[in-house]
Amino acid sequence: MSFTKEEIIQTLKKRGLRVTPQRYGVYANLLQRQDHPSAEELLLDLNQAAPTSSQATVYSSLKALQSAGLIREVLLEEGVCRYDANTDPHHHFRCHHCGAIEDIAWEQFPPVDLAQLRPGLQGERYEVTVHGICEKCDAQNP
Amino acid sequence: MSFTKEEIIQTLKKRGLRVTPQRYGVYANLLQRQDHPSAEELLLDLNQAAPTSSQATVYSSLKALQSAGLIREVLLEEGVCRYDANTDPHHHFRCHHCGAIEDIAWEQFPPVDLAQLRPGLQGERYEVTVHGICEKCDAQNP
DNA sequence: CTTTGTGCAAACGATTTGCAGGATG
DNA sequence: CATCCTGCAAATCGTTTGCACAAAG
Repeated sequence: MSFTKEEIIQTLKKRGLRVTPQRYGVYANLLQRQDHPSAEELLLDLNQAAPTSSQATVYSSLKALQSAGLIREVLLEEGVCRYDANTDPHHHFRCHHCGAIEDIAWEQFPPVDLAQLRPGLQGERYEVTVHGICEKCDAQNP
Repeated sequence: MSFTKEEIIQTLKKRGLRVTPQRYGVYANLLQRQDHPSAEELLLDLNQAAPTSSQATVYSSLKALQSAGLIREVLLEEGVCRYDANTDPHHHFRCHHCGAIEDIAWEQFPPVDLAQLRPGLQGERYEVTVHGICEKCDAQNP
């Protein structure tokens, strides 16, 4: 799951995106993270050492990367939109105590037959969302 | 799926909620709807004939009903939170064209074994979200 | 050099909050 | 009659937008 600077740049170009330091930063950051940061968390991380990107630019980079199919939104809690550079199908686990999100391998769960839906509905993709407690919060629990 | 006025009132009281016209209205409305309205859609519907409830009250009623376990949030799209008076476990289908949401019976899909999660994660509940096209949008499609 | 991206600040839509008056149990 | 709810308007949060300048190809 490690990418060279050059690989990332080529990926961006291949999708027709101009390569700017900010856009590169957003995508590279997302690629090397295993959590699913919100736009604000990303912004904080990117500007941690030195300011590299403005709020508006992070949002627009995320939109550009998303319409290019390089990242996707993850909706697991109210109010915030999180982002995921893993575009392969997979499921999600969310700790309802600390909010941590973790990927679950696609093969982990039995496949769902979308042809079983009631006539009229055409299912195209699906995902399983598991809600529970992660080890960290489980340990702290009263 | 039909409830008498008295039943609804008793349910509210049983959960320790005071019965006010506004709160009753929100819950009764949700119970008789099959879609999953947002707070704003609910507000519009409630005030359609005559003004019965303010924006702030609808939001606070929803919060009260939710913490009483009578309704639940449904998160399927960015930006809005929808509400569901069906608290039994079930899955969701969402048409990515018109945004319509429909319940899918729990038995429709093979059960997921939450014990299979990686050690450390304690799954408590899960649901399947299917994205696709509904019949109405399928017919209109080019 | 043409097109697209950036940064700022103001605008926005959904939800929340503070508070005074009103209704519930 | 003590407690909790309602309505209003202002406040807040995440996200979007308009626009002048800067950078990418």
